Amino acid sequence: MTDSTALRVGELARRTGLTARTLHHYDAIGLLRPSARTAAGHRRYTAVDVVRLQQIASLRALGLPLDAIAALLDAPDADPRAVIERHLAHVRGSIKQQQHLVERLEALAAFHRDHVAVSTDDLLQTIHLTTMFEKHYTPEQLEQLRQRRKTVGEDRIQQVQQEWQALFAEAQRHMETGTDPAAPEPQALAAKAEALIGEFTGGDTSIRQSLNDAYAENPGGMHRLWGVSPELADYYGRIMAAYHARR
Amino acid sequence: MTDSTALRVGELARRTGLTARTLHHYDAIGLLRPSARTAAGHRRYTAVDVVRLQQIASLRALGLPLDAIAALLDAPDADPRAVIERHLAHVRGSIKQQQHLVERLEALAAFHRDHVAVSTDDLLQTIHLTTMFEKHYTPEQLEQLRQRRKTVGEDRIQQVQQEWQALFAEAQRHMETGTDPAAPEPQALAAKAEALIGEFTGGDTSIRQSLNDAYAENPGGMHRLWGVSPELADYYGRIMAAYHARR
DNA sequence: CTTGATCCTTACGCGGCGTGAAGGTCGTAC
DNA sequence: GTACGACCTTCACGCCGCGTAAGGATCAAG
Repeated sequence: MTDSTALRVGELARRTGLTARTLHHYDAIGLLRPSARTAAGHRRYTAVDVVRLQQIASLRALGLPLDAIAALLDAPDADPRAVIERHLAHVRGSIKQQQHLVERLEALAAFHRDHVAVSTDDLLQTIHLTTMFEKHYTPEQLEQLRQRRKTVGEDRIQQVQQEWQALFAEAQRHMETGTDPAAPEPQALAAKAEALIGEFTGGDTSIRQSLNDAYAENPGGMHRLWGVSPELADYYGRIMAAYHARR
Repeated sequence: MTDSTALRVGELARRTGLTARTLHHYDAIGLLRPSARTAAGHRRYTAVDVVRLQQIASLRALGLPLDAIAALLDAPDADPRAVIERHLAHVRGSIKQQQHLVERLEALAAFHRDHVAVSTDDLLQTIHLTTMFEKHYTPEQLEQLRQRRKTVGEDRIQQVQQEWQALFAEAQRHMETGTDPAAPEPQALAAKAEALIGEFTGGDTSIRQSLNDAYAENPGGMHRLWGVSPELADYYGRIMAAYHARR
């Protein structure tokens, strides 16, 4: 006869969409202790408890940790604004990290979509290279590259990939026929390659420099990823060397 | 004399920037077991182990769970593309949830920045109301409101808040002087209020309807949040009723 | 042989519960 | 009174990726 409207765990759980286990947990950590119990120890939740539980659920829906909720509800002089702002900053930070992750994952996925053979080794190679990139580029340069990707558009990027493939295919033919890398036809390829690189770097010489550094540190690695044989990579290198020597 | 270049945990940890505990853990779960041990049981990591650890670290940097990494590295026929895509989808989903959270938190923060008294009770009231809003509006309507907020701009929203405050202040004066809600001056306020609401809804009648529903379900709640007394809320209601009855 | 640095295993802690296991209690029907 | 099914209780391990001791053994150099 204490309170005929008192609820038992199961009922309260059903009404709030939580589970009895959750209510047990809240009880255990002192976040929500039922204001009464039967003689045998069964929890009886009164109207006061229900209100508090709804408050808890509201704050939980904002992603607040249970101890922060307890602090808010049990210390009436606490500043909810500060709590919200802190939590907001926290979530924003978490989002930024994950967005960075998404960018890396997207780069990987995009790269491998154009690739034929995709073994786990290839994946690891690609990761290694992108890590190299991030090591050689400053944050500002990386941001600039992101902007540039947006401006040129995803379609054009796809197109450029294929142009590189075509370029290497043609270089392969020249190599097989024994054409001098300094001959006019390979040199035309060099000009095309430079144009593609220029489009990628947006004409930024510091980015161009970092790109060269990344290549230098990882001899042949890039080419292996593009499906280019070491011989062709070497031949390509001589084409470019002749091109730059001549300028 | 097994391998003079073999590394001990501490050394390997330093080189990779991990901790010895992490390596212990990887050993315990079978992700990276050192290929040798001393007679007394000290772990000796060989070059092979170092390579594998770098691979593990690369994949961890993508946020992959340890069991997925183990599956990738130990099953050479696994499809890395699928793994990446799945993980990408997972991270994207997580970001979306958090962005939703951020929106709610921002709405709360923005609301409370304009408020004077910010008790925890006020916060809970606001949460309750925004929850109500989300219940009454369809996802499309909510998206529409988000777009609208962007188009009108944050500054204008601030301005509108103040206009509402001014509007209620003037209504208060009329109420205190006993002016008839249907008199020309209060009715001018009604027109102004309708204009503000129209700006908020962007002229969408379904949004207008949902707004009314939310108000109806939560009698007085909104006004309490705006710092409006129940009497003034009632007076305001009669102004608007007269305004709509006349049209 | 001693010493200091490094290593070993074992085990609890974190956050927010899920998922049992083993057994008591509630309310209603007979 | 008692039988029954639905409900309740506490206890305790599991998850994920380690951090952080505790208590003792071993390594490499002098």
